[in-house]
Parts: sequence; C-alpha cells; structure tokens
Amino acid sequence: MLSAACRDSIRAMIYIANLSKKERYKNRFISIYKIARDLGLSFYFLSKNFQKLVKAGLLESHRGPHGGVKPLKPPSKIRLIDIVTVIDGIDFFNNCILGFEECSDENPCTIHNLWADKRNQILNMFEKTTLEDAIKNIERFENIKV
Amino acid sequence: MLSAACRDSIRAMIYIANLSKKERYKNRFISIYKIARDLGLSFYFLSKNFQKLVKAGLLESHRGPHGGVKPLKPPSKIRLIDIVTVIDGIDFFNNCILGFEECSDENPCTIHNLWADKRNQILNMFEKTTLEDAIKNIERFENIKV
DNA sequence: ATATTTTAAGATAAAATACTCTTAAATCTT
DNA sequence: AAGATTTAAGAGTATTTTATCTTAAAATAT
Repeated sequence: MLSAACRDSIRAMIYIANLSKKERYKNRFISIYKIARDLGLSFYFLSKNFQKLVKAGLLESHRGPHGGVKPLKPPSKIRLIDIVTVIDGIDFFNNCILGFEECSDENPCTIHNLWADKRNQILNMFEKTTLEDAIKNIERFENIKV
Repeated sequence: MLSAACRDSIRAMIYIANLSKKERYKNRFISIYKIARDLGLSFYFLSKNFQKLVKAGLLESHRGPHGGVKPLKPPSKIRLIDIVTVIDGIDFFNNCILGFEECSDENPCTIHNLWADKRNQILNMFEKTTLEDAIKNIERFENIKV
C-alpha cells in the first residue's frame, strides 16, 4: 500500500519528531546519516527521499558540520497523510480498486460500494493521525518499534 | 494495494461468473481472447495470470476450439480473498505497514494500533465478498462497470 | 584561505513488476 | 490424418521502483 520510500519516510519523520522534543536536540539539525543508522535504513535512499520532504516544506535542511534536517512544524501539525501525499501522492485515495478511470457513487464498479468505504476509512486514519500521536505511543509502550 | 495482475484477475473472474450464469454460457468454456477483448485487457497478460487461477483450482481450462476457462465453483463460493491470495499472496494482510518483521499487539510499531484495525477491515471485506455479491450489483445498477 | 562535513542533484545500477512473444501441447473439425 | 483453434509454459522485453554512486554546493571549523 505504501511504497518503500514512504514507509521509510514516515518512520524517519516519527523518529525526528520524537528526537526533536528532547532537550539535547531541540531546534537542532539531526544528521541524515545518524537517522539512517539508528533506524537501520539506507542513508542513500533516505536522503534522496528527504529531498521531497524538504521541498514540500515538512523538513528544513542544512549542510555542513552539524547540518542535517529538522521539522518545520510541531509534531501535532504534521499528519501522516502529509508525508504520504509528498512521497507517494494521493492517487490511491481517489482511484478505483479495479482501475476504472471514472468510478463514483453514481457510476460505480462492481465493488465500489464496498471499497470506497474502506478507502475512506484509511484516508481518515492518515488524515487524523499526527506525528504527535505516534510519539505518544512511544511514551506509552516499553518495547515499541520506531 | 492490489497489483495490476490481481486487479485484472478480479475483474475477469467477476465477468466470467456473471456470464456463466446466462443460459447461453452455462457450463461452457469462455475464450480468454473474448474475455480480454470485452474487458479491454491484454490477452497475453490475462492468460498468463489465469494460469495461476487454474493451478489454484478456481478455474478450469480447456484447449482447442470452444476452449477457454470456466469457474470450478459457483459464484457464491468464490471470495475476492481467494483470488487475491492466488495472485498477490496474503502478505499484505499480515505485514506491518512500516515494514517491521515482527509487529503485533504485544510488540507493536508506533502506528500498529491504528493500522491493524484498518487492515483487518480490508481483509474482512475481501473475505466476505464473493463473486455473487459483485454480480448482484451488476443486476442492481444500470450503468455499472464490469 | 583551506580542509572538512554534510546535504543536493543528477546519473547510474539493480530489482521487481508489468507486459509480450514464441513455441509447444491439447483438442476439435473436416 | 491434416489443419485450425486455443491454452500452457517459458523466455524475453519494457517500465517502474528501489537503491547506490558521484560530483557539486553550502556551511563550518581551523
């Protein structure tokens, strides 16, 4: 459902948002190399994907020593759908599951009535969930995976 | 979410199931060429994908003149999940949306609590929906897309 | 100023997916 | 029996996605 690029990006954004709250990292740039290492991701792939998030204004970047990236908004203002939109685009949430160009309540495919509902629920989840929600879970659970 | 192969296969299975109910086609093999033409799909791609459905026992095939494919079960006994399982596999419904190998209620990722629910609802939809349900919609709506 | 660190950008490579083609095998028709 | 029709199977090609590499540009530190 999410591309690998989007998966990685969401994980990284959650990680960054969480780290940025800590005193030691507040308002500091976090090195992409560190993020990739800590999350077990490819530095190359991650920095490539970050370029889109920077362009989209979700991240600010800075080169040189002590450079890296940092969020441009508080975790409560960054929704998962914002990241998905930038990396994968929003097509999934508009498109017919059977691939029809025009598929709507008025002009449905054979399973539109079933899928449209599920699709909207997923969209709803991505729209409602912010990085702050994810961070809260980090605080709540002992052995949570970030 | 569904691969192109799976999309096409579901459409084709719905089409076949619907056609097989009609007197003229009852218990007859339907040519793959005809199916592809009627649905606007690639004959090559479709016949390739059908091979899996035949092997899996969802379709019976027959070569030579008046050959083709026909369903091995009534539409009410073929669920969408059966087709998805054969073509795409079932991984999607087991896997963590952030890609963690082990992600469960006991050992969750940061958005497991949200995603697991949606994922199960989708699974539920694919498990509950049969070809018969899709066919009923064809009968119900005038301009439905098949 | 120079060297070092770090991201940006574009090129390249590898892998996965989507799609097509060719030949073979089976079945039917005559 | 011969020819036509149709799916099976495997090889081949194209496209997209994923991943890596290289060079450049910017910033810092010395």
